[in-house]
Amino acid sequence: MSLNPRQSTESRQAEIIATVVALAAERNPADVTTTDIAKAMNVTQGALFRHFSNKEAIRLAVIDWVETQLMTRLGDAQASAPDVVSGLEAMFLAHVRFIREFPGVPRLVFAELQQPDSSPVRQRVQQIMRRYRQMLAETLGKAKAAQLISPDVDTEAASALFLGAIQGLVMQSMLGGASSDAEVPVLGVLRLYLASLGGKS
Amino acid sequence: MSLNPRQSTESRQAEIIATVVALAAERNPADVTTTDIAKAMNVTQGALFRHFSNKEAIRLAVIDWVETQLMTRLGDAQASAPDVVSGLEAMFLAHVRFIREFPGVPRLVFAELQQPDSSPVRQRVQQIMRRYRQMLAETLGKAKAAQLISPDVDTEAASALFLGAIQGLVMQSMLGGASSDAEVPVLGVLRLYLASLGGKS
DNA sequence: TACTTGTAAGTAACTTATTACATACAAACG
DNA sequence: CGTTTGTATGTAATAAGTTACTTACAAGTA
Repeated sequence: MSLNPRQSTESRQAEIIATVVALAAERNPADVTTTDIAKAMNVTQGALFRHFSNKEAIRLAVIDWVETQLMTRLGDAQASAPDVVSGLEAMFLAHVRFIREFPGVPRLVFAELQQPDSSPVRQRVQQIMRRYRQMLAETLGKAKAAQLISPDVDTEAASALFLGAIQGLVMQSMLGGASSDAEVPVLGVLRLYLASLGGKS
Repeated sequence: MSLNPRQSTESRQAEIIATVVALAAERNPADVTTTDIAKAMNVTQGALFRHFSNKEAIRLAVIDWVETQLMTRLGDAQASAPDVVSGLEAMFLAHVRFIREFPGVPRLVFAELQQPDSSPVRQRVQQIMRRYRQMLAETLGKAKAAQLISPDVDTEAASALFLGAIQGLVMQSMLGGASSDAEVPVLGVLRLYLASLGGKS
């Protein structure tokens, strides 16, 4: 009856992570049960605990996957850009592309951010965001030094606004719901953001 | 033994709402049980159902409270501003003040946004956000007509960025956690946002 | 054979909601 | 004015359902 043959723990772990990310695209991640995951994999619920000791371990693995995915894409984007400001632009677009490809990701991140302060998974998310902001502040600093943006931008505020701009787009697409594919003004927001930095374009 | 005397349904409903908002400031709203609410009120769990038929009814009442609070404050802010752009500024600051006063509010909104599309509570939140964006787009249109901002701003994008800017600040304060009171660059972000509109000031 | 991956069934803990019963309180009445 | 009586508000207990995790056993694989 099992349409799903035996597999190694390694490949099952990857499958579990992918399944969680996929399910989070359409449902509240907090309401995704181990039974839901197992059912989506054509496996019994108990089987999951052969590959992860806890449900928390699953959530942690999912966040780890998100981190490597996001950081790789951001790094690549920045690396293949001619100058620092184009790098910012590329990072912005890479981030948007990532969450467009995996709409469950922002929902997962939100869900973990709601967790109590002490939660290891939440602390992991905090760490990722902190690094992201540092990366942005650094890049903005370089842009300022290279006189590509106005010398009096508050780099801390500009980092917050960068993430906020993406947040705003995410929220707008989340609000639209699964049905309506309302045009989300990605490029419009990006243009506005760059304008706020007072660069020359 | 009851330190809490009998009260009218009306006052109890208000108390329940306030308690949920307060609890959401420190815990995951999705994990706040009826027992938690009751315990915080010095009342037994079953008593809650004398005043609300469902837990969903409670959540709906909470969102209704958020709506009236937010809309009143935004309306007042805009009304008491000399010009349209100052109105935008005042709305921004009023929103920030509101969520600083009730840190549970954004968490509650996030939690409801994670709900399935069909959920009545989620639809309510969607409605509120839609109105908010319309209000913003309208104001931005007026500002453009009065030549207070650049004529070629994309008002839709500018609305999204307005909400995103606030979102970014919220996230930054959520990231800091309950402990660290890291300075959140509210004014810096507001200044950047206004700069993106290309106004003169 | 020895180990890994899977299943089926079970369990303990938790959550919403209901139910049977108690008590405060206001209005009606003698 | 004092008593009765109906209703709103409260409690304690519990029903019914869900969830994460465990265990005893089976079967594939090296």
